[in-house]
Amino acid sequence: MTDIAKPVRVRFAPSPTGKLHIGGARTAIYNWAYARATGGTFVLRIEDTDPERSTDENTQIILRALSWLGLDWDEGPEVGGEYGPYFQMQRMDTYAAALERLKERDAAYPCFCTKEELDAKRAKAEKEEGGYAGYDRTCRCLSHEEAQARIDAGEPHVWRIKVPLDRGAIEFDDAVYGHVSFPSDVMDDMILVRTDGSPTYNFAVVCDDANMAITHVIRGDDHLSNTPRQILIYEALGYETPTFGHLSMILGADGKKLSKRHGATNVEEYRDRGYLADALVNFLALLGWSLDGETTIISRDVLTSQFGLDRITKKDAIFDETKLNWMNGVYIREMDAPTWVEASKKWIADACVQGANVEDGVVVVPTPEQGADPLPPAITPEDEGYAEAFAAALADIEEDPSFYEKLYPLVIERLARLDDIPAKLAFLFWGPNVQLDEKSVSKVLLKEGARADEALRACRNELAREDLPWEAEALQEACRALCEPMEMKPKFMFQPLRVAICGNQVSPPLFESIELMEPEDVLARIDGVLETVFKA
RNA sequence: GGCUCCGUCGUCUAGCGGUUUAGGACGCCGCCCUCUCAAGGCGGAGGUCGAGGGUUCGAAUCCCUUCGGAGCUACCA
Repeated sequence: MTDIAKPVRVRFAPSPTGKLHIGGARTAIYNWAYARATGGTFVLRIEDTDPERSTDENTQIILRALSWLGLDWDEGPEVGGEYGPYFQMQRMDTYAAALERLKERDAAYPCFCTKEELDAKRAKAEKEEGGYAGYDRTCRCLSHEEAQARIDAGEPHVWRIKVPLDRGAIEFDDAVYGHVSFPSDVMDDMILVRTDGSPTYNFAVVCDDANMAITHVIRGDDHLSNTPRQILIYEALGYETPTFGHLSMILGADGKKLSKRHGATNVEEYRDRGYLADALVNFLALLGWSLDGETTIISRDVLTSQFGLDRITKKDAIFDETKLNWMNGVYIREMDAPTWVEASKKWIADACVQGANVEDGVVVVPTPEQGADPLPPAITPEDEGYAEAFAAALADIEEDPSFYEKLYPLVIERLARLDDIPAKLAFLFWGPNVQLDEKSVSKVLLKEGARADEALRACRNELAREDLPWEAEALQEACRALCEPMEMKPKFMFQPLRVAICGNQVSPPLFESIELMEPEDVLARIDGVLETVFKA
């Protein structure tokens, strides 16, 4: 059943009719991981035979997405290989040759039935006979002479496979589903070559997989029903069939097939929303496959050495973003400071730009009831001037990342996604201004009996001391020392300070944040709050 | 309609006839830690294994039926 001797050759064959979908990404990961785990070859082939929907742009997007995921292919676009070309449109001669081979073997025949005739027959059968059983083989009965004469006369025709009449049930052992059997009487003489001479999907796939010596066809479950058809084509061609392995579908949260309705469905969107490739690969690998049922964090090394077809589930899986968010956080926390800055620079730059544009002094921000974004951006990518400011900030980060590495301990344990960064760090760049979250003002600063103004004044005095080292621990000790004499719990001392400086009752560690800011800015913010909120 | 496949906590899964009072992870709840939020530690709730029949001393695990879901049924891929 399994060829131990034959080196594994697997392929991922997307059609560039769209971007790289989450489901496609998982298929690619499984093929890639299987190739790596077995020491085999991972082939990438672009199935661009649908001229209506295929675009070069989509091809580029798919290649870029695969590269971003870190799924390197051994043969395919950009890297070449001895079984090329790897674009179906460039393999037309091979399909023509395959058709010749079929003719020689008397395994295919021309069909002159028009699309209209077929549609009519199908409609009639569905209405009157309770179901269409497939093409009725009208043209299969034509003599060779008559068929040839009509071809010579220029009559339009397609080429159909001549399914052996005595072919029994079509059975195969799927690497995932196990033994599968299809009755042969439901297999009609499907079209292999269209009127315009182009190959149909099933024909092209078989030709390519055979010609590229693919040993294991690992693909989506939506092809399970195509497999018996393709087996028939392999047999007609006289080629050995590969091992098939079908992957269950990935569904949206509502249990329906994943689509745009469910939000992000292509991998570039995940990259742009601050997900890490390692996390996405890990998560997707586990959507339908398990290492041992216990392990959830699986490194690439483990994946590419331990992955196997035997632990793939048959059950459809629902794509649950909350678990991906957790896993992404795990991977973010594994990064060291320089790596984090490098991976996060575009979001850090965004935080800088947003922060730098708060210039109105103390502002009380109206908070939506849900308390959504605590810090609405003062400037968005759509606004004028954003692009220039962003580019400048990015250049600054790249030129000297050392300052930005200091932001790392502030947020590294608080990020589920990299795009959470602007909301968490923009306040550091507000200069002397502070944008106050209304809810925080009412719950902390104006809370009954909180003595927030007292706390602010006391802390301000401490922070203004010339002899105080501007360093987190010293700052904290100075403010903490105020608690006892004032008979105030640290929480009541620090929370008002946090709101006054960070604008929100939730923020990164307070004194570590203050340390990174200019002393005069910090004092200015406190003064601003005292004046505005407490009308002092 | 026909053909094929699937069905274990809300979600991802382990389980392959007895070691299972069905294990782990996410999420949720509580406690601890604590300057907030996280992170971390500890604990908890949550599954009559889609349902109904068998087989067996014993079934989530084997058989049958049934219900639900998905895919295919194109000169799309």
